[in-house]
Amino acid sequence: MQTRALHTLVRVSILGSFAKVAEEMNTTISTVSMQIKAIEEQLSVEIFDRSHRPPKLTPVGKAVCEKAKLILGAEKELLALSGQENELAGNFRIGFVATASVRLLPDFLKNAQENALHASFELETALSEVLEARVQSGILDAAVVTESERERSDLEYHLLRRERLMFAVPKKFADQPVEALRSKLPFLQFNPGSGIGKLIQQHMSGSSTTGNKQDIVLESVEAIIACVNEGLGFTLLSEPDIRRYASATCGIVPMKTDELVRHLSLAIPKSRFSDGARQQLIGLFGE
Amino acid sequence: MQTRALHTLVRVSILGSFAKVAEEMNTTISTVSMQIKAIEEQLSVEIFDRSHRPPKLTPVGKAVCEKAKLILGAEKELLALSGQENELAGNFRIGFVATASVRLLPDFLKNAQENALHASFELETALSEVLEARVQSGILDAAVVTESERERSDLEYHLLRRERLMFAVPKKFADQPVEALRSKLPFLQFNPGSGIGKLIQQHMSGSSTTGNKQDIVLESVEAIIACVNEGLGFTLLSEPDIRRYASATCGIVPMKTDELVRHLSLAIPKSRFSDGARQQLIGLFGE
DNA sequence: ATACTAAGTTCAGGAATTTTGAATATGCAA
DNA sequence: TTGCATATTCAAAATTCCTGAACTTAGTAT
Repeated sequence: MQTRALHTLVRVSILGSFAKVAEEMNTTISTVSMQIKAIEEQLSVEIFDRSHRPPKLTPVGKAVCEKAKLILGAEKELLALSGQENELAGNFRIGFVATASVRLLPDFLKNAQENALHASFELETALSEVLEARVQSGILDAAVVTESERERSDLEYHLLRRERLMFAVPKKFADQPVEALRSKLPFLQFNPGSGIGKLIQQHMSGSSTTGNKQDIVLESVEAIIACVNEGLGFTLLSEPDIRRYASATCGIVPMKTDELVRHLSLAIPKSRFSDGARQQLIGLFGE
Repeated sequence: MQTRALHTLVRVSILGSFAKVAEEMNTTISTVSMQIKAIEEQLSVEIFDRSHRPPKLTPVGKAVCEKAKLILGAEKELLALSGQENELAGNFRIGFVATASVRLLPDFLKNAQENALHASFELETALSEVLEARVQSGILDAAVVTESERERSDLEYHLLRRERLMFAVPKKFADQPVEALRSKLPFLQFNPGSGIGKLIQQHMSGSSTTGNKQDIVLESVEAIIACVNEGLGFTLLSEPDIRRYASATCGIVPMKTDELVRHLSLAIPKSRFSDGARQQLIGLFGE
């Protein structure tokens, strides 16, 4: 019997969804489904009632989960005997993509002080691509980056935040369809060399005809929103970034059609950390 | 983490030898070694001190075993929730090779009465080959047979007894080398159509020149030993069989060179029983 | 109702792990 | 020291596990 599958089961019983667990464990829904099915077959027991969505635990399923927790608890004790450092200890260099540092860094440092007593951190900020290269070369131990579609290299990505991209437009234009704005207002584009900048550019070039107003490229989220606040243009940025700086004169318009989402993830080299340490590090980024 | 490996570890800690555990679990020493190594690597801990033979548990190793027992205990509770019958229940047809039935059957029935309350048994005896065929065809649920080198078919074999073959010779010839006897006494050969008979024949034809006395074939162990008791010939049979019938006039001579051993095993179809039931059934054959 | 969407299942292949048998090494005992 | 039983190593074979794509289904919006 595989304790990994039991762990999956317990997480599903807590999060209530295969999909969330798959994401949490950096694997696919398919795998989660297979693992659960394997347990059900080994025990010849129906753990989930599939006639509901999300699947609900059967009474036996609940009992199985309870026993599984006991096993996992015992396993944890066993792992605690491990000779290797299973706790975050020592000095670590962590990179933050610039656009995330403002919001994530303070909480991270606070959590680190409270929950990682044996670890100290050196921090730096740069573009996602640069950070990833530095993690790969071993200069950094880990980095918070905007995940993109390109090669996932040899790094492991652990999702920290999922941020929806939204339009910030001056209040007086807020009721117009954003497609129409392109011809009336300059589009304020965040640095297209950055990870999120690429996401934005990709969307704007795909969904609109080129505007006749002159677009402006800026490297500061704060500056961009300040411009929107003043009615000088509109922009597309991640929701938390917009809300941080938006004044009363700034309207926030969610995207209609395809949800464009920015994934902020912690990138680490495969097997750079022990399971316990990795878990602890990810925990420092809060929920 | 694989509970199978933990189980292996715990058994090794109890039996004190990789080899014994490999046999008990119907697998190879190599597998046992690999499983233990895997645990040691996962924990980065040295569980056994290899500078001793048999390997002795280190202090950490002892601690690991204790935790492993907790995990296995919890796992057992989980398995107990199983929907399937995990206990021997119902009616079973068991075959016994004739030469083993005298000694094994009484104890088996006693154990069954005490430890398999929900099971009843129908028994039959025949030659090993016949029994194996009947197990394969589903007429029998299991059979105690003399294991031979030939095709292991689709059956699973669980070793029950390891019996050494010895010579039984009249006392007055007991101090002579057995090789010399062949020319002075008839050899009393047990039915060469049976599993053990083949083992015996194989050995006798290989190690001695053909005797000038007339050899005798009998189908009864008891009759053969009775003849030896009377000084009418000598024989080669399994130690417990000889001791059962030998009188004071019968000498028992162990084999010098290669240990010829008879393996009495329980043959069952693969996956005919659940793990628990199989375990229980094997247990009914005593130590 | 109908169609849509998000969530789970199934399946086949590919990746990773485990098992095995043969060859090799090592401790213990004579 | 040899002999022997036992354990380790190694590479191939068997097995298990994971993945991505296609498919199904429950809940929801139209």
